[in-house]
Amino acid sequence: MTRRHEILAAAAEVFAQHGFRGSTTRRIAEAAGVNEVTIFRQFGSKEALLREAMVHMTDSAGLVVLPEIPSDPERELTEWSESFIQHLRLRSSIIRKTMGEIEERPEMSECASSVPTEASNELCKYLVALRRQGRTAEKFDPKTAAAMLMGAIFADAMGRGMMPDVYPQPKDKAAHMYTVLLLRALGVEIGSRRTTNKQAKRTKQLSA
Amino acid sequence: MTRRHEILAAAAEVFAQHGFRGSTTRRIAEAAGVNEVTIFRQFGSKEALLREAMVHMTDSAGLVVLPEIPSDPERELTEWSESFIQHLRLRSSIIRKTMGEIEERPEMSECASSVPTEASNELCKYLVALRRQGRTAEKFDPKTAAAMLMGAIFADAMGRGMMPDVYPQPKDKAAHMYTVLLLRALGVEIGSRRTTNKQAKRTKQLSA
DNA sequence: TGTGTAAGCAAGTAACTACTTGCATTTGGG
DNA sequence: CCCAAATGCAAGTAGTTACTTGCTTACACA
Repeated sequence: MTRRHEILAAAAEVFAQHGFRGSTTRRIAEAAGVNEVTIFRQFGSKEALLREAMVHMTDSAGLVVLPEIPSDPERELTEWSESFIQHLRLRSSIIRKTMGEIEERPEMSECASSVPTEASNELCKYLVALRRQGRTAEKFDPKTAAAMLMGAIFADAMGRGMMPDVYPQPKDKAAHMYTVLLLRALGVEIGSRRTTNKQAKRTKQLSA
Repeated sequence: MTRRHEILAAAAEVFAQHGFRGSTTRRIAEAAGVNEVTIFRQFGSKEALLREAMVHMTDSAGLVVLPEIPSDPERELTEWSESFIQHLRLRSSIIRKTMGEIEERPEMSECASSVPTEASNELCKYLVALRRQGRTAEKFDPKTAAAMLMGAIFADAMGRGMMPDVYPQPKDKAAHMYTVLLLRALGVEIGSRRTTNKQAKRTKQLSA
């Protein structure tokens, strides 16, 4: 049991550094402090091991959840964006590797796309709720708006390290800045806030 | 001469499909219709070949240039965004592979980051010019605004294929939609246009 | 105390890797 | 026509890869 998890963790780490082809069973065994043959007895093959490691990985996402009823969009969305960018930054290596191997190992990449897909739906729902509250001044397609914010965050998490000229802002302000830009694009008043009471009323009123 | 270019093209193609480790000299030779040994006599080593192929690649960027003096921001920026997203889509495989190998082969990845860096500067300059014309209603950091648009476009180009749920909009509308969102975020009036005469006056007036 | 299961160790296999060597063939310019 | 450079072909080298086998050791549980 413990051995299995040690090996899985080591496999994920080695994969993040070297990708599939670079993840030799020797390296994984060494990283796990385990004899190479144990890997084959436990998992059968390198591919099975790495597949299980990937699944095991995506289980532990743990994103901040957005409230069903928006109250303070700037604060709530910023917190969400920050948890999202942090999530991506912590996994940037493994994400890059996985993306690089979509063509060759699509099954492995598939399970990696579940996190952003769910995140997109969550964000989308929130934006629609904001619009229902009548707090967005402009017409917009929520999927596109969500894709824009998430895309900006994603690219920042992937590219900041290798292109400092493109990302001169401080690392810990970026998520907030993208969030503010998006809110402005939707015509949401920044800094505004709404009590749950008013929210309830407004929601009722609109749905009527 | 011709042989060299054939081999370079084949190398780029194979690299886009299989990455560095997967680009065996045999595969490249086969793809180029050339004997394997020719590769070594021409380039010395696999690494030298692939490095030269990468440099040769990044030469042919060919992005649309933005006008020094903005006139019709929606049109001009949309055209630019579309040429940028098309550029990324055409090279999505090779970009993913390159990104996946930053840690192991940083020199090769470096040359790939020159295109987005220059694009960011170009876009940034345009946004600053827009602001100087007094056509942006909101305060904004041009680098962050540029990063947001480019990030959204980048993520779209990389992820649309594998996450259709996140990108339900038609492929050929995406660039325009992101562009419009950004212009709104900056408070630029959409659909507005300005004659070169007025521009000149306004620019003078502001710089005074 | 016995027993089964998981682990380690040493060695080996067949395939693939980058790269080399020696020699025959083509090709293009003087 | 001649020569030199470029290319092809066949074979080989040394290293690495995933994976296997046979045997020994440690440990948990009954």
